Amino acid sequence: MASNSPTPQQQSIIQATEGYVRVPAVPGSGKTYCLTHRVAHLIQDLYIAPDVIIALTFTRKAASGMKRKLRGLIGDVATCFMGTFHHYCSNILKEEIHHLGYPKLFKSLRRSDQNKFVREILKEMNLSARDYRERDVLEKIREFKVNGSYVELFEQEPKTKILEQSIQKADSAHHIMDGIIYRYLLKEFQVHALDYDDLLYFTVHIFKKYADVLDKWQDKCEYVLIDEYQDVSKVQAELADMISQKYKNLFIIGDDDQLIYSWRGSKPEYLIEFDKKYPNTQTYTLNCNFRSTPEIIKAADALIQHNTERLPKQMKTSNSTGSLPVYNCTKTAVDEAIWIADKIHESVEAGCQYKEIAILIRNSSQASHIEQQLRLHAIPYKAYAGAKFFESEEIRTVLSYLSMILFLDDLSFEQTVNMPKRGFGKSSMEKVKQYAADNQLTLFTALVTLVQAGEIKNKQIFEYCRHIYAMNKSHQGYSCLELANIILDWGYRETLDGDPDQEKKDNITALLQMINELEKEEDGPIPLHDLLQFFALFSPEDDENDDDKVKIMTIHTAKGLEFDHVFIPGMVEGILPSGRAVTKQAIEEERRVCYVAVTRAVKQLFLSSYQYQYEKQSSPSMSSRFINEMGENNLMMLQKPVESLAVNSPQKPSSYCTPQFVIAQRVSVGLWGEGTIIEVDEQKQKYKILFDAMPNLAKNIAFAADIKIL
DNA sequence: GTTGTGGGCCTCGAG
DNA sequence: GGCCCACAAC
Ligand SMILES: [Mg+2]
Repeated sequence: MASNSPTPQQQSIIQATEGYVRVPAVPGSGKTYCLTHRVAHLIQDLYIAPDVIIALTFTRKAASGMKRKLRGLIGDVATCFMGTFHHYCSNILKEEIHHLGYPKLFKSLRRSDQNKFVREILKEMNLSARDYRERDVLEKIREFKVNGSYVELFEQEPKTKILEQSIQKADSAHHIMDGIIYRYLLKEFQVHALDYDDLLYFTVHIFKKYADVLDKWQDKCEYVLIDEYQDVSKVQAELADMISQKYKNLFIIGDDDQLIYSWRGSKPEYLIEFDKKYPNTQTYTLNCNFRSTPEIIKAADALIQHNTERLPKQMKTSNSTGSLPVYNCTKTAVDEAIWIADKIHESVEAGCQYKEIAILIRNSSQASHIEQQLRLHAIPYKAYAGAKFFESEEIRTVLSYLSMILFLDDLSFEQTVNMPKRGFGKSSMEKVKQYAADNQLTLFTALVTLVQAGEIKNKQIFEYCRHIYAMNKSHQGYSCLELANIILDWGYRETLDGDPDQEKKDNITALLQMINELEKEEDGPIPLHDLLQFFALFSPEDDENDDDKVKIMTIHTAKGLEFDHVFIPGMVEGILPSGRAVTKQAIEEERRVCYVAVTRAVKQLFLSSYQYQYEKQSSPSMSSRFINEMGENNLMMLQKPVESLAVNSPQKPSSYCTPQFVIAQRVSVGLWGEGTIIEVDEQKQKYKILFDAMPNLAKNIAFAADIKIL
């Protein structure tokens, strides 16, 4: 796809700058190429001011890639916005959030902060984390926020009254989940913190309520372009609609077969019914894949044909033939990683560079054992998945300290007060919390009061208070790098030095270096708030560097990228497709995930699975159904996939199982006889089965039951 | 009262 | 392989 001159069809797309334009396009057909060339065309040929061009996408990596491509086209001159929806909203809110009575400096919650909130709430409500898993609770909160009307709750006077009433109401009605949700909102409000969803919903809310604000931002949106549009959610589609209403130049490009974010609200209809919403829409299609060999395209196409909910399309290519995608099934997961390492060595010996090779995984947890083998085989690699830099304890601690001296908020307080250990444990924390609640104080103010009153005599805690208080008053006088170093000198650096884990020290060094580079780029100190905002929205790994290293990343992150050689390990039922995918729709999404992975490959594709993930696994893992669906004739099969359904293996003693059956499957259960599965409830560990003998009443059958497939 | 540790439990994806 | 909890040791 590196071709420098566009095809006639691409050329028309690049030049159709006015009005609503939609481009459904197959993988590798030059979507981002068209988008960036359009921007270049607007700036260079039509003399449009860059700052009225807004280019949006969904992942940081895609945004960073888009920027890099544009820079390659027109150099560094453009100041047009290119970034994620969240980044864009964050920029807007910086200027507009005061309309909601929030301070200009609001706190951005990362995923780990959200988890912390949920954990605290569960503790406050005496709920066990087993019954309410963080993920599930956050999912409920996401659902609660989905129509956006909750933002009004934050506007009511007197502040927090409505939320407190809602909590009481939920509690007395025993609506536990509502109680959790309103407590979460209250916690957010108390520290003026916005989570990722809030960034979107607050922006839309302000635009709806304040016509003049919307008008002001619409002026800066003469041309709006959105890449990977199949991934928009309702609120994102709404936002795109609002900002482009004045100039009505909205360009969207996407592929419904690559919709892999439905779990955060994407729906195909925003792409498919775009022309119904905007009747003047001009639609262009891109059907030619310039990326992959015909062999890869054939396997990908065979796979995606198994989806029923999709726009029919014909993917073509004029690329010259290559070799068949390879499939291998090894004995263990370790053998699989060794095989991959061997193949990488072969590819490199044949002239391929490490950086042109990618290993694409379904979930981050697959990374570690592959990394281990790559290390053993002396293969340079960069892992973009796995242990996340910003989720690590040491980075969280330093950032919490920075947040603490700026906001003095409860969340940062709890993450810093006993880090390093200051002899301030559970019961001390309880005491402070109780005092804070009784006197309507923040935790930090409560602690300071108790220390001053002599109720708490801990010397180290006294020092903590003194440091935090002093720095809160004087942080403007320091650069962020200086602040970070000052904070580390309050004892945490010593703790880390005593820790044998070198990685922690390396992470801290990397963080300091990042801060240093940011301040160098800006030619001087940047405000602490901007730094925290930046770290909430970006990661050092977003930007591609040119190191010659094999890349390990999730398939979701790899979307929009391409690599000469692609490995997809873990082609196993339970991983790809994920064991959580039970409905037909969920399986179709897994198939699209697989399709995205396969279509990243330019020259060679290596698929693999294993029979046993652990040595003592009782029955072999089944190979992914997607291998069969790609077609045996379209693959070079080094090994036969494992196909036997492992249902006759002894039940695991563990009480928690993944479902072994899917909706509509015909089964037989002991005395009940034959029936059809009509519902799978993984949470409650049961199927609803409609038995032929009693066709009007479905029975609830536990996962652990002896169920035979028919 | 606080800190250290061993066993049990669970693991998707991104901003 | 990471996190939380219960329990033992300082
Ligand atoms: Mg693209």
